[in-house]
Amino acid sequence: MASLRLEDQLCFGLYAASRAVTSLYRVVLDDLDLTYPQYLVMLALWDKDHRLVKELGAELNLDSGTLSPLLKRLQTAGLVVRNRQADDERSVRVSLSETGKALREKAQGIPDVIGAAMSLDEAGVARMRAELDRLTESVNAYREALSPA
Amino acid sequence: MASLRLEDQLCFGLYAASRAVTSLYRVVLDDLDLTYPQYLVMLALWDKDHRLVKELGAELNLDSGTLSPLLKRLQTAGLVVRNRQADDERSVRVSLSETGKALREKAQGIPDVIGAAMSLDEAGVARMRAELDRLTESVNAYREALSPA
DNA sequence: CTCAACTTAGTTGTGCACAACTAAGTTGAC
DNA sequence: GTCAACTTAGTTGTGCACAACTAAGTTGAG
Repeated sequence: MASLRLEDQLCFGLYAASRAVTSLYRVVLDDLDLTYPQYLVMLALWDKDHRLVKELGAELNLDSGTLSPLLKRLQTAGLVVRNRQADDERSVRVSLSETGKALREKAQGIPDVIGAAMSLDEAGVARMRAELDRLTESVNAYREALSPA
Repeated sequence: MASLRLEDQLCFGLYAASRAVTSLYRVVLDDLDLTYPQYLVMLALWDKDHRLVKELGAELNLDSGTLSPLLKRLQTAGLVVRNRQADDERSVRVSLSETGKALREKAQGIPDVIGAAMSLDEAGVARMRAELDRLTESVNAYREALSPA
């Protein structure tokens, strides 16, 4: 029987680490006028432009309740544009504006800053990332078994 | 130079894992009518009752902007009571009600469910927790150096 | 062809997180 | 003893997350 003590629990470690990292991003992203979730959307678009809202949601595991207002703010900031698809009027395609594309240059140095802050070498990052992915997979599978979508 | 690709970044793995775990807690805690942050506060109080808001904030790394409304909701739910300290009227002591103490029984099984969902043995949990704590420590130190409190 | 089932994005409401601020109480240098 | 600096909670405003819902468009079984 596992204990109910806060300090024993992995979940709290995860929660604390996630907030610590987000809080570092807040400092680093201040210069780009982006929040951390907005930065994740920009990363996805810099990697592959012209995405449907649905595709962004699948990559980031976020639903339209989170993405719609976030994308609206990115559009207001002039970083992306949104267009209804002609061939399927339900879908909305999100594309980078020139400003949005240009912002990539300012972001180039960020991963190295974050890497330095974590004091992990490339192998350490890869190993931990793999463990976290396995954890996420396992937890999501368990949750879906408990409470089917 | 680290890449700007989403899939390479540890931070995204952390963010995804943290949300996956919270989402499992949402299912598990539904029965107790608690959110995950509320559960963390209850854990802290079950471990040691009669805490100042300040002490809870230090343990959970949360400020009064988060805790004050959360504690108000726990009080409305009848799980805790809050009292201004007589010897220092600035401080508020948070104590479990009988209902709040009793709720501990219903929570007994939760850590094992979460443990099972993570498919990690006790050693794996301890190791990962240690790595996450080191990461949090390192990232927080870096952030404070960048942007002093 | 029709329309019920489905898909996609968006809206609404709740509850964190957190920055910035306020209000009230305490303390210590002088 | 006084008051400026500090401490402690609480408030306000913004932006996620997410459940539940709506609106509009698409599709396919019949």
